[in-house]
Amino acid sequence: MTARNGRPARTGAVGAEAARERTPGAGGVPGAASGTAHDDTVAGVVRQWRAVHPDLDTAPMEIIGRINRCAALFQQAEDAPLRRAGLSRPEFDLLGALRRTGRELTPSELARETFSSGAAVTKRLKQLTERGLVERRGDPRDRRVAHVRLTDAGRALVDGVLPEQLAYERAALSGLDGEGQGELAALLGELLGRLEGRPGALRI
Amino acid sequence: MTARNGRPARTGAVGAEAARERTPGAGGVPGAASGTAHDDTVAGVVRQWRAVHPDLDTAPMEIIGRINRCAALFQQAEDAPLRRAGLSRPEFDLLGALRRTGRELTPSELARETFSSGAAVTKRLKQLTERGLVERRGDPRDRRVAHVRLTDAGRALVDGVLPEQLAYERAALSGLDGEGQGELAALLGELLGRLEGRPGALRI
DNA sequence: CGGATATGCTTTACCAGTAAAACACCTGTT
DNA sequence: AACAGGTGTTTTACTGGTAAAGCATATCCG
Repeated sequence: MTARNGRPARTGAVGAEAARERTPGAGGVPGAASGTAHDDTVAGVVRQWRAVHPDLDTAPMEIIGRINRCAALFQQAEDAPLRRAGLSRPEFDLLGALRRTGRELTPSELARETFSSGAAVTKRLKQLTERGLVERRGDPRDRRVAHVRLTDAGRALVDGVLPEQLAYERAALSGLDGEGQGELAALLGELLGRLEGRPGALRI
Repeated sequence: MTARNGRPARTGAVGAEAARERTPGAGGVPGAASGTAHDDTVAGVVRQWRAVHPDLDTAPMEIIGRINRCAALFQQAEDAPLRRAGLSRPEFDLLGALRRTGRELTPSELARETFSSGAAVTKRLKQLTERGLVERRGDPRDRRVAHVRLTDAGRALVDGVLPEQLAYERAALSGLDGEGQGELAALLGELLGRLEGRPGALRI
């Protein structure tokens, strides 16, 4: 990750990951009917930090660590259906941007839509073009710019993969009931809205 | 990201990113005193997908897209204090694992703790050793294994950076009030607990 | 004991991303 | 018209990750 784009590259929390050995069925109270049946790894990491630095307020880790860890697990899961379609996630992001906007996009627009660097978009476009999933067209007015669009094959690929992706995501979220999902979406939306609303807010 | 570790590499949601041009102060209802004052990019992306695929249930994107996007923004922010200390996030993760466990760890334990591949740990250890932040010691019983520990300098570095990290995180979360933060942490904890509790749940 | 197999770690070959420079083209100014 | 400077895209050099192969060592079992 650079200053230029906003992509998560690591799972880190605040260095906050513990992959405690899962010994399924051993050691835990067999979960009650409802409630917090399982313990997550982040809780363990935070506990460790608190033991070593009892004076520090570790509350932010409980959120940021979990967000990072969730993102990691989701992405791992989502990779599967994509790989089957022969796509990496960045490639799918690019195709998806074209599909959902429903129009041609220039490389720089694609970079903005996918939060990637221009150079990365260039590379991906090269491959996707070779595979016949996108096409490029020059701009007659301004010969610097290119216009990229999905081919029929590219469009079909996206439309084929998308429902699968969503099914995976739904399955991944099924640990939360409908109400919990709604609350979570709302809270994240509020947080994200404020983060994005003040572009400088994070750079301090 | 591979099957081997669980690190988020992209921001993707379901290819769900829109970097709508921020035209601050234009177009939006000037936010009411409280509530969802800002709109986030994920909402826009989901709207685009719904317009193109009205039949698809896009609800999962609202959560997963936001989790990914938040992770991206947080990590971007957290990179700053680390870079000042001359560390990358994976390096800090490794040092942090040693610090918070408070004991020597083997390379494979470090790989598990930081969700990285063994090869990546080897590389990082090489650099951190050269910089004098960690030390290695062979195991007399089993000469295959190494034991890694923080040097005084490494420990001091972690302890110096950690409060800064936490301050950044606290600032980043300040868009949410205390209650919201608590709820968010709880919801994420529940989701994450279930995701991690059933190792196969995500692979389907 | 001694070979087969497993384990811990490192090496190798490679790939995708980045930052910065390079390139090509446009636009405003004089 | 000519040039300075800006913008859109690609290229270059490099970095850090991965998968898979490669050692060295331990362990199992006849």
